[in-house]
Amino acid sequence: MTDDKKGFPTAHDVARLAGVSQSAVSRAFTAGASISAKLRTRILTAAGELGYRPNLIARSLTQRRSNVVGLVMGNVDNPFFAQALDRLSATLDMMGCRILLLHAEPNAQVDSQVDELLSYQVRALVLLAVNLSSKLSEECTRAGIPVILFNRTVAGSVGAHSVVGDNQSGGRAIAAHFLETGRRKLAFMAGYAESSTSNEREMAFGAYLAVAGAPLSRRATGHYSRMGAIAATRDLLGDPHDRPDAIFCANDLMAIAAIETARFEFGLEPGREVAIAGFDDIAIAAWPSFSLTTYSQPIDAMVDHTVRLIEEWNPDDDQRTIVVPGSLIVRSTT
Amino acid sequence: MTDDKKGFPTAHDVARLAGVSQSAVSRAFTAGASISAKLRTRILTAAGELGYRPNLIARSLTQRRSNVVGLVMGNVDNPFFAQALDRLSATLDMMGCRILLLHAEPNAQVDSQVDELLSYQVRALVLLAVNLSSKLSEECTRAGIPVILFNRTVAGSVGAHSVVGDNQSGGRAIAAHFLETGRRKLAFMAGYAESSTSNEREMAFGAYLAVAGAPLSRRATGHYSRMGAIAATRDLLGDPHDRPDAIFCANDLMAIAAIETARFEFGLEPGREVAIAGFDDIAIAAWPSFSLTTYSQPIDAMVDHTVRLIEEWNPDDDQRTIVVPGSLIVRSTT
DNA sequence: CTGAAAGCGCTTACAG
DNA sequence: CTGAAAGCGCTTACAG
Repeated sequence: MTDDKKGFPTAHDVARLAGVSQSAVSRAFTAGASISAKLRTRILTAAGELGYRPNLIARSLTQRRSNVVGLVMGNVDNPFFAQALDRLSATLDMMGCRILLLHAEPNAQVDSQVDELLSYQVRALVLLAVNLSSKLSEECTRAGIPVILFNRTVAGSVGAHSVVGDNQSGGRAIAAHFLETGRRKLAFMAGYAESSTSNEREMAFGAYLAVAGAPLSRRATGHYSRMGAIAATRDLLGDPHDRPDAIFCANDLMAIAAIETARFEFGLEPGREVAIAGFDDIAIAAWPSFSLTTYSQPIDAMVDHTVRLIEEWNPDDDQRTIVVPGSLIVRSTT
Repeated sequence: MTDDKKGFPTAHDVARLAGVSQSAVSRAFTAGASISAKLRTRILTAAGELGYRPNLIARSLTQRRSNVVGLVMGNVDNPFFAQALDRLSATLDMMGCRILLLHAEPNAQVDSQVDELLSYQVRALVLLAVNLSSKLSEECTRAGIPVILFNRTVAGSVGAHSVVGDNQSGGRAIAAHFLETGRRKLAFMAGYAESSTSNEREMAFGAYLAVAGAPLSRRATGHYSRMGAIAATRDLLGDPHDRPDAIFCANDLMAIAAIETARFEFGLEPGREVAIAGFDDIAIAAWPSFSLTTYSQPIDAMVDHTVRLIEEWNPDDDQRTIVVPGSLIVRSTT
C-alpha cells in the first residue's frame, strides 16, 4: 500500500506493519540502542518487506552532526591529486565518512564553495590545492568544523591545519644532488606565484645553491600545467649558448613535460645533456619512458594524517602544519 | 549572544534579531518567494551580522528532494575516469548539483554503496565503471531516482540508463585500420571478462577480422591495469617465433603499458615492428613519448548526455543506452 | 525494554 | 506581503 506512493517508506510505515512504535523502529536501526532482540528481528523483517532504509538526512538533522566531509579540489588532472582523492575517499570510508565533492578552479580561492559546504553541515573540510580566506577559516573553527589544507599552507590562516610534503628537505636534496652530479647552471620551474608549495621548494633549492656558491641562474613559471611547462622549457632551453644544465620542476607533471620537450624538440637527452628533477613521485615518474628523478610526497601518509587530524580535532587546538617526510628518488634523468 | 553557542545560528536567531517571523527569514532566502524588498533587506542584514546560512539538510528534509547526486567510482587512477569525474563535477555544479562521492573497488558490484546513497536521498545516481544489481536498479526507478551507468551497460538491468562510447565502431575501425596497414596476425588485450566495454570492443574487432579472413589469433587479459597489461604484453610478445604484428588494447592505459613493454623489454618499436592501438584517447595518448593510435571516447559529450539524462529523467521512460560516437585517431604506433 | 512527545531547522499551504 | 502552524523523518530524553 505504501508501495505505490512515490519515494521510500518511512519508519512510520514500518512501525505500522510491525505493530510497534516509531521509536522502536528507530532503535532497531541504531547500534547499541536498548531494544529486545525479538522486537528488533520483527522490525527488521517488516523493514525488509517494505524496503525501508533510514533517512540519513533526517538523522543528521536531529543529531546535528553528519558523517559527511566536504572536499574541494581544483583539478583531478594531476594524478597526484587524483590519487590523493582516491586514497582519501577509501580511508574516510573506513571511518564511516562520505565525501561531498565540490568543484573549483585550480588554485582558486574557494570561499563560496566552503560556504555552501558549511550549509550542508559537513563534519570537516578538506581542501586540495586551493585557498581559503582566513575569515571563513576562522568561522569554521568557531563553528567546530575542522579545516585541513592538503598540500598547501596559508600564512596567517587561523585555525586551518595543513598537511604537506617536505618542501624544504626536498628542495635541498635536489640541489645537493644536482651539485654532487656536477651540474653548475641551475634552473627552477615554478608552479604558481601564489602557491606555498612551489615557493617553499624554490626557496630551499635556491638557498642551498647560494650557500654552495652556485646560485640559481634561471627560472620560469609552468603554472603546474603541461602546456605551461612546455612553454617554460622552451624558454629555458631556447638559447643554445645559455642553457641550464639542470632544471628542478616544482612537480612531476611539469618535469615530464620538460623531459619530452627537451628530448623531442631540442634533441637533448635528459640525464646526459640536461638534468631534470621533479617533485611528488607520481606513478608516471617511474615509467621507463621517463624514469624521472624526484622527491616523493607519500600520499598514503599524508592521507592518514589528514584523516587523523579530523578524528582527533579539538576546537582549542592551535593551527598545525604537519610535514610528512619524503625522500629523494634518483632515476635516470639526473 | 548566539555567537558563543556551538554551531551556526538558525533562522530563529535571525528572526529575533530582525524582529520578524521565522517564515519571513525563510522567504528572504528563497528565490521568488513573496516578500517585500524592504523586509528582505532587513533580514539579510541581520543574517549577515550573525553569519547565518540556511541549513541545507533541513531544507532538503522539508522539500523532500536534494540537489545532491550520488556517484560511485571504482578508481580514479585511470585518467579517463579522473577526467570524467572532473567534467562531471564541473557540469553538475553549473546546474546547481553537488556530488556525494562513494568509493568502490574497480569493477565491483556496488549495491551497498548505492544503498547508502539512497539513504542520503540523492537526486540521481551516476556509476562509473562499476556494476549494480538489477534489483536495486529497479528499486531506484520505482523511487523516482535516475540511475546512469557511465561507460558500462548491463544486460537486463531494468531502468538504468547507460552512456557509453561507440565500442562497436571503435572495434571495427581499429580492425580495418590494422588490415589496411598490412597487419595480419592480430591480438586483443581484454580488460575484465565481465566488462561490457571490453567485451563489445573485442566482439566488434573479432567479427570484422573474421569477415575479412584474418581472424583474431591471440588474446590476453590485462585487467584494465598497468601491471596486468605488462604481464599480458609479455605473454603476447614472449615467443619470437609466434608474435602478433598488431595488438588492440581495450583501453589507452593498457596500450601505453604495452608500448613501453614492447619498446624497453623486447626492443620492438611500436608502429614498425608491432602495431599497438588503444581506446579512450586520454591526454597521455597524445604525448610524444607514446603517440598512440586510438579510438576516442569524447568525455565532454558523454558527460553532457549524462547530465541531460538526469535533468530530463522521467519515471516512465524506458531504459536507454546512449552511444556517443568517437573517431579513429591515427598516430605513430600503427 | 517500550512508547508518547518534544524537537532538529527548515518549507509551505492557510489565513489575514 | 506577513505570520502562526503543521509537517518533513528522524533521535532522544522522559515516564512507565
